Amino acid sequence: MLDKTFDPKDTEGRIYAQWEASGAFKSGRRPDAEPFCIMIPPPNITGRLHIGHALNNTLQDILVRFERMRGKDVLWQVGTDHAGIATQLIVERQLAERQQSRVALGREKFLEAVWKWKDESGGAIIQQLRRLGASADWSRERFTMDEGLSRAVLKVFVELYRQGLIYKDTRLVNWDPRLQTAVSDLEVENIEVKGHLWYLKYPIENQPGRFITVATTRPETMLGDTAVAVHPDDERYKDLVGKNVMLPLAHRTIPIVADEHSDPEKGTGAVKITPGHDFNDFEVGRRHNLPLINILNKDGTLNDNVPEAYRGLSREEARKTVLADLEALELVEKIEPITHAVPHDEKTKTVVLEPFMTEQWYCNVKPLADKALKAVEDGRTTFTPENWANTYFSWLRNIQPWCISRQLWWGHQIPAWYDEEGKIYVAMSEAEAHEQAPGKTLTRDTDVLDTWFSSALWPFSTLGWPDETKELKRFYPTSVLSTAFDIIFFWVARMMMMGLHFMDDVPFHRVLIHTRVLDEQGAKMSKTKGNVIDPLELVDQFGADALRFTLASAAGLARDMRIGPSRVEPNRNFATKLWNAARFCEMNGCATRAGFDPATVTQTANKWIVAEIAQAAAEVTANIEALRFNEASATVYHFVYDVFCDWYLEIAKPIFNGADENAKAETRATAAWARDQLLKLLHPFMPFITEELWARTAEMDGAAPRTSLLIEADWPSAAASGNDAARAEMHWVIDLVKGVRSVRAEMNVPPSVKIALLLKDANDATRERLARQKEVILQLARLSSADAADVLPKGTAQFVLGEATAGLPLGDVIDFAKERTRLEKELKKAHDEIARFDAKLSNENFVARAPEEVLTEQREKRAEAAATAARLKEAVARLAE
RNA sequence: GGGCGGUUAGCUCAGUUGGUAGAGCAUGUCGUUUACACCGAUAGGGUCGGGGGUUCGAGUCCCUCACCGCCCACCA
Repeated sequence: MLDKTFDPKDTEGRIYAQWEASGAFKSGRRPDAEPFCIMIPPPNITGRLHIGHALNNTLQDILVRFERMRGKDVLWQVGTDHAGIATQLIVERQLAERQQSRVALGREKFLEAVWKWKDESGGAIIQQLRRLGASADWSRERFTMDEGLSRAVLKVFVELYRQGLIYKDTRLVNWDPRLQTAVSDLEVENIEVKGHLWYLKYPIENQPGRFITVATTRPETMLGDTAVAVHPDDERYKDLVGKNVMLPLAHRTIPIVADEHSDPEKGTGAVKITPGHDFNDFEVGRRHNLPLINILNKDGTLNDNVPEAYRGLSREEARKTVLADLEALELVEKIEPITHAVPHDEKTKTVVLEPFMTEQWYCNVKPLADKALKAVEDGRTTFTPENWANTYFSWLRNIQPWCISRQLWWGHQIPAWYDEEGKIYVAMSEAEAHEQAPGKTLTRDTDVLDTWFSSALWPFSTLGWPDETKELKRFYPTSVLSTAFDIIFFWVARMMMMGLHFMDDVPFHRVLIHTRVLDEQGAKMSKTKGNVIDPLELVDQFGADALRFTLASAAGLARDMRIGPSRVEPNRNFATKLWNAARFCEMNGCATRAGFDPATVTQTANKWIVAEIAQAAAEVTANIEALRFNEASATVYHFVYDVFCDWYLEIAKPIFNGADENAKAETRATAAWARDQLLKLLHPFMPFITEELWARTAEMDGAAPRTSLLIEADWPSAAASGNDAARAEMHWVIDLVKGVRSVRAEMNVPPSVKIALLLKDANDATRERLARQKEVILQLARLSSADAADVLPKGTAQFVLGEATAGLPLGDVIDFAKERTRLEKELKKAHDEIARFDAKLSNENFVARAPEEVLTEQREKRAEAAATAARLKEAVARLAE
């Protein structure tokens, strides 16, 4: 006998172990089946499971379990990311606690320490995923720095280098002075801060008493100024162009140049140019051949290119000192308080980044981006929701060279060697580099690659590339990629580029961009705010199933979701409801009957539930396929409560109590069958409780205990059961019961009694009332007079009253109105299409340039559209009869 | 500056090709009958942000305004 409630704590661990032991998660077990593959976004080894992971992995697991039950050969590829900066920071911090440092330790020892840390505590998140029920193929777990993936990274780097797409360049990068490494544009977080705009007066050379005023938010950079720019059309400064100013403090003479970059509307219209420390100024400097002065050391202090008084000062100190000195010279005209965005590091958001002149490795991603754009434009990869394709497009269309080198130690070391003259040799190994440079002494580049470089290869490197493994052949391109919007640039776009370049095909057919998870008040979760919700606490409190179901049902396409205990609790209650429905079945001896054929049932209620199951299966299937998880879960939820519990089981009560033994036996078998189908439909969402019920109901049924696991069961068929008449009849009864308001007093009883009233035991008075209600409802369906206007949906009245439809049943008339509108819409679409093709074909430019086959194709399409239009027109006419 | 999203019941949100507005929670009332108080029945509560348009019919499509949020860019 089942307990009154399900206890997740006691069962989840046991069931998960059973699944793992059974090998159910393993891919490749159905060589003849259609493959289905999802690549997990590899969590950082430094990570702990947060609610966003919980959401993303729940959605992936739903898909994976669903497709597995549908019979596909499923691979959910897992693994972790080495997370260069984050990991290096953690280990450095640990070293600091023991009074050690990375630099003192040296590269080799430090890396040993990192690997040690990784082995000891780097896999926590993978264990946490198991608690959610994630059914990934753990036997294939990979790590971005394991041997195989590292080989893929080397190969990609070497090939891109040989194709001229990877190169070294000296230009401004975003520099993190604390970590002393370059970071890519994407890793810059612009934060609005309160600051000041200082107006500095620069004296004009040979014109004592005359100044040109420039405005700046970073006065300390004036020490690196090499020009002042004004707009060529700016009348105020026209006579100054070509003259020089005396740069204060630095005691240098710098020119005044005319450049479009200068905006007369902004500041004073004159702008100081610091090519060494500003991206725009760098361009201006290039245009005017200005010298570039780097005034910073790698740690952000001022270097020897500034006057002695400022050398060694931090940026903050330098700003104060420079301003004080300028004040003393009365060269500060005014100070305005402003709020402006300042670039910060994305990890801690505490370090101000500096544009800094260094030599770095770059990847020219432009040619790769073009292919990635085309693949989405062509629909070879689609986004859900579609809007995100725009985000993807806009970034790729304006893509900049990707700075791929990082001055860190933890990561894939760049496979480039230098000889004494500094000549570069890029090779798969040191030995190979030596072959290229016989007899030379080679030293390896000390930099490592951006972490996202290896992530970009994930969809094929995890499958064994560059080897041509059977997994690569079978599972690439993968089916669905699920992720949050914030890594479309970092990851999705780069996987597209690398996949298309090296595999000559998209890495995945569909991209699911899910919403973000907020706390119960709708605030973004953050450690500093202390409102972070630990998904595992919710699992402890309500069970993994309840959390999963909550996440799935909140996974709409647009709005951010809010999650917290008050949202999860109702779904724990839902699990209990399901549990008790099964308990009810048990109490009434509903046993799964071997060979039960739902098509053979005879009782109206049983025929009805068979039809409803098919309907629910169809809806759940369609919704999961369309990645509408909220709809899919709502369908099952509604089915369990409103169809199965409230009506079917209630209707079953009088049958179980009655004397008709045949009906009883059939209903027991049907109830057990329906319950089993329900468990299957719900399994992707709530795997634990359904698996447990699957096992427990087999036990209690006594006959032929099930040996199979639910996870391996077949997905319910959505095929129509042919019981539509029974379905309609039951709907009629249900609507009637719901609709009988006038007998509310008598009807304020459970559905079982209502049904009994309707079907059997009603007293005469009630029967009479019910009969009257029935009559009213039946009459409604025959309305054809002016009364219709009051009762009918607005607008349909016209059709009802029109001569063509007079006297026809209401339902038919509404159907007619719907059908006509649909056809007219389609007709309009067809006409629009014709117009489009006509416009195109009459465009001289197009006709002149397009090759003949394109023209033919357009003409054919035009003819097709015209044919469709004609067909629709005829359909409309036919309908009117 | 460019783009995207949101605005629906007291609260949090669904609402897939336009067809008589839904759920959970909260609230009121009644109830404990073969599962379920982590329960059941039932009720109240919405001019779907404002305005305009298309349509027989608009939460849904178009235009416009307002407010909120996010992304990108700029940031003298």
